[in-house]
Amino acid sequence: MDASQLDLVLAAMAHPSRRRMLDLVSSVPGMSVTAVASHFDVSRIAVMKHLRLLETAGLITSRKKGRVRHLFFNPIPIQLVYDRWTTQYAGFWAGRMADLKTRVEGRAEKEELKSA
Amino acid sequence: MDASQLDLVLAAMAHPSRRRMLDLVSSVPGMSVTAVASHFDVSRIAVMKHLRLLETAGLITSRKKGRVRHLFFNPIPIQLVYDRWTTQYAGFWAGRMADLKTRVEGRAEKEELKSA
DNA sequence: TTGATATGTAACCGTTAGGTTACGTGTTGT
DNA sequence: ACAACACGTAACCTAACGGTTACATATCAA
Repeated sequence: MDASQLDLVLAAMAHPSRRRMLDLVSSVPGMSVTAVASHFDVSRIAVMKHLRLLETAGLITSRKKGRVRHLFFNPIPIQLVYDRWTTQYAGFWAGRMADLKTRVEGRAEKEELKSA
Repeated sequence: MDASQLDLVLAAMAHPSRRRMLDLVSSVPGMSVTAVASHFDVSRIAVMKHLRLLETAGLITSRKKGRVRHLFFNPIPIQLVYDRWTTQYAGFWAGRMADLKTRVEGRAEKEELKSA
């Protein structure tokens, strides 16, 4: 996944309505656009635009059957984002954990000395 | 972390320049605003705005010492996002993994039968 | 066949994101 | 003292976001 794809995925997730839509579609695979729209206060057109963004980001796929577009959740981009973050900040996590551990242990030692 | 905080963090991460800024600040703790800006083509003002967003999202903190603002990376929000996503989609991951495992195992069995 | 249904397109509108330049304020080094 | 420096604020611009209404198209069901 390149940077621009990462942008798309993160931007798509950065909207509460779109996260709710992901929840809906992942819990009811094959859900229609209208069915999704029925859970929101905004117009169906607005919902369609959100869904288009989600599909562009690769977070949902869709197949049209007759007059109904069936929606499916695709978790792969999220997993890729996870991998990226964890590897990118792995060193920092480790370092920070180590620092924290050291400090906590240091304080614990002081406390022990004080009480001794 | 509430939904609006999640919005802030995801939106802040959804820009390649801001991700690069996080990389910079995490690799050089205490870095100044000007030092960060020197790594980008856009104006210092634009960089300041990005940094303000990052700070609002809680991804960086800053302390001013004299005329210099020192920046520090804060990984906590990222961990919270991570936790939220993993728990929210945990069931789905498990199900999908199981599906994949079943299919892979099914194909493996077929392959074994074929070669047998 | 024909009316209801599901989706899609087009045009528009207000707000915000992301950028600029100009200028102001406080701090530091010589 | 004062020039250079680091940061901050203000005003402005353009494009994209998120929403609307109106209309068009295609499919299903009675």
